[in-house]
Amino acid sequence: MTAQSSNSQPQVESTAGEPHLDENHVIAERREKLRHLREHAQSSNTPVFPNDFKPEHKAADLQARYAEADKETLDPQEIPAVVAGRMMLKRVMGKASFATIQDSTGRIQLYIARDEIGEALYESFKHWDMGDIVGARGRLFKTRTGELSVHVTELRLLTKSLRPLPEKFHGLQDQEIKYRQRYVDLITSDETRATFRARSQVVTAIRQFMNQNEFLEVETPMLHPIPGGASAKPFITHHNALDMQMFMRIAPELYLKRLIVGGFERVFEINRNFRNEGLSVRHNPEFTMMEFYAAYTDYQWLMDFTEQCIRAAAIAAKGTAVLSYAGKEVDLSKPFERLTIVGAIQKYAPQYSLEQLNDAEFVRKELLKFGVKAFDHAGLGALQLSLFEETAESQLWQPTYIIDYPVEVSPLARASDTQPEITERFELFITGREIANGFSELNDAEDQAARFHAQMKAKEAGDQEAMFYDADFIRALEYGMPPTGGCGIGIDRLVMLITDSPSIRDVILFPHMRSEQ
RNA sequence: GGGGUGUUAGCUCAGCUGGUAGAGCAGCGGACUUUUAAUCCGUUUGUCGUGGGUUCGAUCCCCGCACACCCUACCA
Repeated sequence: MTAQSSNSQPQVESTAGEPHLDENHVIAERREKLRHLREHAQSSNTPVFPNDFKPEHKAADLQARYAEADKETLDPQEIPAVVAGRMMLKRVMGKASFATIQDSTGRIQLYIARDEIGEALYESFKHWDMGDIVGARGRLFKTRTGELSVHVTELRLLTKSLRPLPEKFHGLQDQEIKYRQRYVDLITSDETRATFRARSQVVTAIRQFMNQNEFLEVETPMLHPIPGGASAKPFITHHNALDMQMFMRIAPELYLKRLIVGGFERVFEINRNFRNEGLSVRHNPEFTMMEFYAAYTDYQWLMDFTEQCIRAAAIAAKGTAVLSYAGKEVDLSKPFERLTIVGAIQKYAPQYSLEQLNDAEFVRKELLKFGVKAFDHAGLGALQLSLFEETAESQLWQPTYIIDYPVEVSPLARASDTQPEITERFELFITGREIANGFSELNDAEDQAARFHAQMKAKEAGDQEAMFYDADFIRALEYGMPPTGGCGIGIDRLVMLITDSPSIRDVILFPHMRSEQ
């Protein structure tokens, strides 16, 4: 969109010297058609890619209003319709044709009679291709078989498509192309479009829920001088002008808590985090988190609140909080179960006695059976957590809060007032996957400084994901942060659950892929 | 990172433990004024992912590589 655009016809040589990814004879044929269109446009001084046709109706609206009407009552009314969209189906006969166009809302059929639009245009239309963008003006009617259609009186080719669409019946089957060329997937798959609409509805519902509860939406840095707020490997980058190393954020937590110090009391952020780790059906290097912090609340309040938020999101996108995932029911409508780490092991791996679970050496040996070698510095709580992950986590199909995480793996969480070795922290699991993580925040600056020091020791001992010491964050806490609850919800995973998607790539428009070739 | 499976026409897919490939759709030409994945007649199109090896001969057997998907590991 430069200032150069005008009414003059640009001189475009069809294919000369331009790099094309994958030319083939079908594309060559369409380029040839486009060349003819350019010639014709030039001689008639009209644009090849016109932008003066303005549709006035959407397919879905027309279907909703008139699809049920009788032919006898609808046809005589000659209701005008002006529509535009991509031609998805085309059935040409000698003197009349049908074409189905698709717009952002759905599909509608066009009836194109030679005697109505003229012989020259009809001949031209015969050579238009599936995938071309067309505009049509006409009157609504019902065909013999009762399909709502537009009897076309004016037909325009608005955009010539050079690449063929996938086979019209089977659609796009190649998973790789669905991810790499999402635009093709969106053109051809109702299901894909529905998934991303649902994603948008989920995010909108969450935002509304937060606003209704008087949270302030904020944006904090994505480029961090010190990566913090989570245990993860960061992407490292470099700022040239400042000549300094920077890190893509792994979590917004420490900045959001600075805002609580600043007095906002209720803040949230929906944005991307970046973690330099492996890919899987549950992991993309950049993923979306909603983190929120509320002063004068604790983890018990957070669990109630998070539950309501997720329920509201499901209802907004699906109309119900009783979902189906991978063929099994997931019920978000009832209160979520709450279990301690040890309680969950006892429930899902009852072969262990409480005595065994409280024996650090036993648990450490047991973990070896699962191929897990715990750090030497790991305490009982961390060992129990590892055993939980090996035995119970994947079985938490219905929504379950796991509570009371050990202090040593929760360096930002407030310790229990009665049991100093555990924190007021929870993680939410649904369909065996972690969906959310929250806790009463640690607001004792000196304790936080000590926890950071312990993390630095762990880092020196070989724990690559241990946290860095963030001196400014400590300084902020030293001004005093009110008692606060904070939680992060993995939006991608929540959308996977709500849209019944097996892979995180199905809910990210442009998932990370290796370079082509 | 480790393991498994896959890659054949533009698309969707066949292809017999080895003899250099087929169908449907799309395209092109023709017929057809109410079709529904329109139909009917004719017809074009392939470095069989890529590089080696075995063989008289490889889409097919063996090895490497690329990419994808699934499982697994780290994590959310």
